[in-house]
Amino acid sequence: MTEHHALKIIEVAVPLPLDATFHYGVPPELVCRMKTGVRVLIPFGRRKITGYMIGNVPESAEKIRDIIDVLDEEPLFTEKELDFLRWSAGYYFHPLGEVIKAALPAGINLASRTRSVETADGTLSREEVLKGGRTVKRETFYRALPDVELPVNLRGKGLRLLEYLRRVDEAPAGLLRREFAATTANFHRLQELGLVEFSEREIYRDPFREEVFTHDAPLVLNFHQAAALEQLTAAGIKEQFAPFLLHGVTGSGKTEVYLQAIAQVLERGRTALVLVPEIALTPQLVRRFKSRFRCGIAVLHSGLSDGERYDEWRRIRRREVSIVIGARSALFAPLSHMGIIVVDEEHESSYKQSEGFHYNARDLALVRGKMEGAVVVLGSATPLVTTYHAVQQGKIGYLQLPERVRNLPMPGTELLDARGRKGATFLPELIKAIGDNLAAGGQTLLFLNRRGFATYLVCEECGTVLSCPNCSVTLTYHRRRERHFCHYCDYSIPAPSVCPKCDSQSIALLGRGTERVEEEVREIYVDARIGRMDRDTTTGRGGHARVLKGLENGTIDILVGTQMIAKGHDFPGVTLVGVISADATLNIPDFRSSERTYQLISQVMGRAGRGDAPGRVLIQTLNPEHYAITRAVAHDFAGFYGDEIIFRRETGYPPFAYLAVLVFSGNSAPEVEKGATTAAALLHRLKREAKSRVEILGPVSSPLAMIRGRYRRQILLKSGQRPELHRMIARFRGQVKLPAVVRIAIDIDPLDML
DNA sequence: AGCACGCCGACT
DNA sequence: GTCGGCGTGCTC
Repeated sequence: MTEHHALKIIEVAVPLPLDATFHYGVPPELVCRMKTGVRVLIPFGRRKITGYMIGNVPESAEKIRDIIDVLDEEPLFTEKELDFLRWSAGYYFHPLGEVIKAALPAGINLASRTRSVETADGTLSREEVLKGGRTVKRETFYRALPDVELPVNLRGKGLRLLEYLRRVDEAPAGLLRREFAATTANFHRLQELGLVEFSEREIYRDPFREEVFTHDAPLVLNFHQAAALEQLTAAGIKEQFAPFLLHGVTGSGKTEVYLQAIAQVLERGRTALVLVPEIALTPQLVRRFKSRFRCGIAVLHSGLSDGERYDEWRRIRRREVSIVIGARSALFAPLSHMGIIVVDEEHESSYKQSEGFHYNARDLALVRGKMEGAVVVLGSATPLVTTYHAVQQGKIGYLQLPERVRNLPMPGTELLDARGRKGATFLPELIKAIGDNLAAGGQTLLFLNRRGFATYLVCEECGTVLSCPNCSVTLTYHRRRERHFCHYCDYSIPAPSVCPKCDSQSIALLGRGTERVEEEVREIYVDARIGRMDRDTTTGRGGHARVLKGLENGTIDILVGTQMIAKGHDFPGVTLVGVISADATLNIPDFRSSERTYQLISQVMGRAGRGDAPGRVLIQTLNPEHYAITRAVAHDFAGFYGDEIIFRRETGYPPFAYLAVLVFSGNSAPEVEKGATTAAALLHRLKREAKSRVEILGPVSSPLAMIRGRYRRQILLKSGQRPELHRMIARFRGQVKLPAVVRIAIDIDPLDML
C-alpha cells in the first residue's frame, strides 16, 4: 500500500501461472526510466519478483503497491512484439508473463526467496535473498553429507530424496523437483537436519568457434525454382503478409530458393528469419548462409549457453544482424523490419514446444509474418495435411518443385500385401528385389521403425507379457545384450528362460525389430556385407559417422535401420529401399499416424537413387488400402485444425479428433457420492455437447497438487476468444469436484484468427 | 510458482 | 503435546 500518491500507475505481467496482470505505482524518481517493455522489480505477496511493464493504466483500485526498481535502461520488447506475445498468450491459453519470459533470453530475471538462517543467538529467522539477474547459467546442486545418522522421523518424500542423493552423490535441484516433485520445503528440511549441503555452480558454456567462410555465388535456378522465386519476389515487393507452401521433393533445391528470396529481402533493407527443426541441421545451414551473405547472421538454438544466447539476442536487438537462423524459439527473436520468414521442414513436430508455454512455431510464424507484413515460406517435401488444406482453401500460395535438381528421376513405389503371411519378415518380392540389387552392385536400405530383436515376450501357458514396472509398456527383447528393455525409461531385466510367473518353458518372442531383421538378412544373403543403424549401434561419439562411412565407401551392401536413416543423410549409392512394415507406425493410436507414416516413408524414399539409377521402393504392409489411402484418411481431419496444447498421455486410444479432453485423477466412490460427476457420465455429456470430439484419458498418476490449480486456471483463462469452448467448460465448472486435468486441442487455424 | 495458514494423524 | 504432511487461498 502506497503512502504517497504515485502519479503513475502501470500494468505489469508476472512470469507465474496466473491469468491476471497486476497494477503498480511508480515512485516519482523512477518515472523517467519507465517505458513499456522494461523489467521491473516488484513486491509480490511476501516475495520480490521480476515483472514486465506492459502498459499504463489511468487509475486503479486503491490497493496498490509501488515498484521497487526498474531493471532495464532500454525496453526488452517493442509494442509490436508485445502485440504478438499477447496474441500468442491468448491463442494458447497461457499467462502473458510466462509467454514474455519464454520469448526473452533465459536467466536474466531477478527474484527473491526467503530462506531460514541461524542468527547469533541460535534461533532461526527468515532472511530474504535476491537471486538471479546474471547472464550466466547457474544451478543449485544438492549433495548428501556422508556419515550422518538417519533421523528416524524422516519419512516420505524427504527420505526418498535423501536415499537418492546418497546413491548418486549429487544432483541438480531442477532434476529433483522434476523427478521427485521436491519442493523448497523438502530441501530446507534436509538442510536443517544437516543431511545435505548445496552449492550453486555455473554450468559449462560451450566455446564459441570461429570459422572462415569461403564466398560463393548464387546458383543457376532450374525452371521450377525460378518460377517459385518469381512468385516470392512479386509478393515481397508489396511488403505485406503473404504465406506460401514451398512443396519441393527431397533434393529439389529448396534451400537455394530460400537463399535467393532472402537476398532480395535484404536488398530492400528488411531482415530474414529462418526456422529449422533440429539443432543438428543448423551448422551446415549456417555454413551455407555465411558463405552466401556478408551481413551479420545470428544463430539461436537450445545448444547455446545462456550467456551465448543472451549475446546473440543483444546483437539482434541492436540490429547488428539481418538474418536469424534458429530452432523454434528463434521465432521470438527481436528482429525488426522482417521481410521474410522461412519455416524449413514445416511438418516437423519439433516445432512444437511441449513444456511450459506450449506453442507450435510453424503456426506462430504465420501469425508473426502477418503482423510484420512479411512473406512466410513453409517448406517441405511432405507438407502437413493442414497446410495442404489451407492451400486448397486459397489461404496459402502454392509453389512446387516437382523435380530433383539435375533432373534425377524419382524412385518408383510398390506396395506389397503382407496379409496371410504375417510370420515372414520378407515377402518373396522383396527377397528377390534385394537379391537383384545385390547382383547389380546397388546398395539397399531396409527400414523398420522399431529397434531391438523382439517386440515382446509372451507366455503361451498363462499369457503373461513382460512389461515395465515404471511405464507399463511392454519390454523389448535385445538379443545381443540378452536383456529385455523398456524403450521409455531404459529399465531392463535379464532375459528369463521360463515364464517369471508360472515357470512354464513355452515362452514366445513375438514381433520384430531391426536387430532381428539384421539377423535374418544375414541368413538369407550370406555373402552380403550388412550394417545396422539404430540407437543401439550408434551410441557414443562418431557412431553415426561410422555407419554412414560404410555406406559411402561401399563397404556396406545392405543397411537395416530405424527412422534414423530417414533424416538428414543422403545415400548416393542406394538404389533400393525396403520398408519392412509400414504398419509399425501406421498403428500408433493418434489421428495423425497415417500422415506421419507417409512423411517418414517419403523421407526414406527421398534418400534413395540419387545416382544415375532411379531406384525402387518396396513397402510391405498388412493394410495396403490403408497405406494407399493414407493421404485421404488424413484429409478427413484436414478441416479440423488440431493441435494439442497440453500433452499428458499419448497412448492407448484410437485415432480421433478432439476439442477438449478431461483427465480425471482419483475418481473414487466417496467423492462421487458427495455429488461430483463420474468420469463416465461426464464423458457422455461432453460427447453429446461437443459433437463427439471428446475423449477421456486417464487416470493420471501425477501429484494432485500439481494437477489442481495450474490446469484448472488454464481452461478458464481468456476463453472469451473461444465462446464455444468457454461455454462448454463453464457448464462443467463446479460440477467437477475431482481434480481434473483438461486437455484442450485448439481447433481454430491461426490463419482464420488474423 | 511460492508462501502462509490451518487442519489432521503419529511420534519425541 | 507438536511436528510434518497436505489442502486452501492469495499475490496489484
